[in-house]
Amino acid sequence: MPLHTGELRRCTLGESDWRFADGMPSLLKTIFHVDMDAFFVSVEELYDPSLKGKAVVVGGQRHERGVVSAASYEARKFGVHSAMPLRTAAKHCPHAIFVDGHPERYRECSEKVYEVLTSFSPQVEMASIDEAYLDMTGTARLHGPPLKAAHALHGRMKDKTLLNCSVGIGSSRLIAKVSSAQAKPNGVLWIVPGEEAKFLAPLDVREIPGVGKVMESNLHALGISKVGDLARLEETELEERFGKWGMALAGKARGEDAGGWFDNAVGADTEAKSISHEHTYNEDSADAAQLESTLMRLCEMVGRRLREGKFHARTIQLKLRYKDFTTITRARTLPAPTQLDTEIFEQVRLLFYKNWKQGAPIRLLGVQASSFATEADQMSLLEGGRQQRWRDALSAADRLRDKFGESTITLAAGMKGSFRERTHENPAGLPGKGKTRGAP
DNA sequence: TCTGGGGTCCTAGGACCC
DNA sequence: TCTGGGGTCCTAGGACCC
Repeated sequence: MPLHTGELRRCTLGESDWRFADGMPSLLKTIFHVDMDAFFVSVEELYDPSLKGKAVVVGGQRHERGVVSAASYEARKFGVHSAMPLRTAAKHCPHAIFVDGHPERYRECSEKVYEVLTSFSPQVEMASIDEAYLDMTGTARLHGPPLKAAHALHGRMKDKTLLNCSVGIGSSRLIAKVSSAQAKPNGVLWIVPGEEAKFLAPLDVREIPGVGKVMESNLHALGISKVGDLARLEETELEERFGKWGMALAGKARGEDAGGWFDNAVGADTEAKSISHEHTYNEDSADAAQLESTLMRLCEMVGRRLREGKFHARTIQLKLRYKDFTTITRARTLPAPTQLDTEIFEQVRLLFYKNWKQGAPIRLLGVQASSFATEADQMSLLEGGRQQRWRDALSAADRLRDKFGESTITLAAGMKGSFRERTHENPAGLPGKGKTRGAP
């Protein structure tokens, strides 16, 4: 029964490795999913070892608007989990230590993680700041059978980064991902080829990536709560009920990378499709001057990243969230793509005044750029001298910001109120823990 | 429970064109 | 001046992920 051969502390090598004795099956597709344990918390512990072993919540202070980015295992015992409002976390676990997030620290550690991973396989894909897929197919000669390779990786990770990770091994990304979750914390788990369905069957449908709250309750309504129930259902019925998604779901219940991103080859890098920034006020605001200056700042951040990535965006989107949490987005597509703060702001300002219920207190503002044109598309467009001068001025400003920090330079329109915002509200922007496609 | 920030993908409807 | 169908682009919203 070589199913749970994996967990680090009670793993015995060999007993499940018999399949590789003759060298044949090394051609079987072998995917590793490496997931760092309580990543943000562990990184904070490196900087402040006194946090070790305590209930720690990363994401902001106990009274702040915001949610938990990461919780230590100690805090999780009290029901604290990521995405939980900070204030709720404080109620569940009053003795927890609340820590602000430090995106730069996480990025830096993530780069070290990436280095360790690339020393094991050339095909590494960072799926987010703290997890990655490795294609380990055909590496048996170099690294030995999967479990041995995984343990070596786990050890080197600890050596080089001082961080714990968990490794899931399977014949598909899906299986690897689900198995790393089961291996946590600090474990290794290999799902032997052929055992996929058996492994998945007893798990909650919620364990399948892509099944969230809504899909879960839809499935519950049909009397389906375990992956095994799902696998027994007719594929056609799933398709009727849930469309294209249902088809994929049927495949996933069998452990296949059915459709969508999961189907891509590991390491096939994907270009960014949108860039956005948003800000939630600690207290709702209906002050037009303050709102406008926030928008200006957001436009500057978006513009800056467009220039950094050499993107030109055609579609600009504004996001408004009112006090009661109702949220609208309003977009406009330009005739010609841009990467200029001023042009972005012009659109955003128009959209804002056209759609803001004047005087209504606002909780969140956001600016997004999408529909990217390539540099080549851009070259073919005639470039006026005016645009060129703006471009020069902005890249000079970008360089200054690099040197002296984000707050040194602001376009005139963004000045008023922005000082106040930066000191009092300090957007403690929690790190992009989202899909940072393409490795560091 | 009083709900962040940064992303991706999907759906659905309307405009417009052939 | 009644009317089919397909393709593409755009917009808005929502589910989901970390």
